[in-house]
Amino acid sequence: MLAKKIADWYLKNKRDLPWRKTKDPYLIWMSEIILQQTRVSQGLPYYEKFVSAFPTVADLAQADESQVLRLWQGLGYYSRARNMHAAAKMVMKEFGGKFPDHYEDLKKLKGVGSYTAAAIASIAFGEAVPVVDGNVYRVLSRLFEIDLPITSSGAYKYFYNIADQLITGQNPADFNQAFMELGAMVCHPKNPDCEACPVHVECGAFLHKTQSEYPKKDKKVKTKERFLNYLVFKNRDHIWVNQRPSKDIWANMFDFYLVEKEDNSFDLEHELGLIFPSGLPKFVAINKSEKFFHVLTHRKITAYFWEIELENMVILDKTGEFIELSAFENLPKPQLIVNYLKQYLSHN
DNA sequence: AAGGCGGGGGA
DNA sequence: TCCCCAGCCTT
Repeated sequence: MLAKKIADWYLKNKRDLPWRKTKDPYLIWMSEIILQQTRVSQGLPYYEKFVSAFPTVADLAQADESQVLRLWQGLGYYSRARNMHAAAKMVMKEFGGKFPDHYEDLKKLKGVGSYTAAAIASIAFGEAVPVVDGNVYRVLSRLFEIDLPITSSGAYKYFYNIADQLITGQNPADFNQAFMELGAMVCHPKNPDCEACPVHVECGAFLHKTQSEYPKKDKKVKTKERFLNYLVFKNRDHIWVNQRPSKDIWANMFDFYLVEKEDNSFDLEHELGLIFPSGLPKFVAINKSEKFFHVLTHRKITAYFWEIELENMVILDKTGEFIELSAFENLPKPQLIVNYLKQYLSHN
């Protein structure tokens, strides 16, 4: 039987991962949030950091959001961190400190959608609800040569129903993790290792050599360009920082005085004239950085940094403030800012 | 239903 | 250069 073959393969070949050594729903939840849209190798060190910093959901609930974001720094999709923090507070207030123990309640938590609720319910509590993630889409679409694009609106329900049939009679925790592990370790997006696959005999795509055609997709991502110009106002060991808005990219994280343009038309003298209409302050030095390219899934960002050393701290007509460099280090920053700091300010 | 949201690694 | 990763939320 298909599902049993995959589950048996899993029990023999599964990776030794820390969240597989616990039944604590809090730790399993944390691992699942960290691993959303993220490879295990990238998420693993963050899991270790978070477990160490916040051993219980109560610890996480009591933290400051900036502290959570700072630990998450570099991992991306920062709404996961903010939602995880909010969900920890929900567990304390709305669930009396006891982690929800079934699919429907789990799904009420911020940042916990269909996939994550199913993962926690099955892995921590043995609930027989199938997970449908990128791995499951890929494995099932190849096994059964499913032409329905996984990007279509009905895809989730369609694949869910197939997985739901297969999970019957299986150990839900092992079944779900087996499909994901198979997708991650064998049934790769490109060049799947079909010889190592326990079910290649039953696989339609293997039989017809159509692996590369699955899963089908019908949407193409369009990339937008953004042009960021940062004025890094400094005064000795103080630096001017700004907390970003809660809606845009890098929500609630910290950066510098930002002037965004529709194109690369930024002119420093012109902007300084706008910022200081009643006369420019005294500059000690102005240093322009190299051009930074920061590529994200849907964005191509071009950025310049002008480090402006001031003779005195000045009042800027914008939210933000001068803080000590040592305090700046502890604030959560976008990777673009981190990259800039590595190359420039750290040498001062 | 579609768009927005990060960053990195592999081919 | 492109793909895509243990997806979710907002509009």
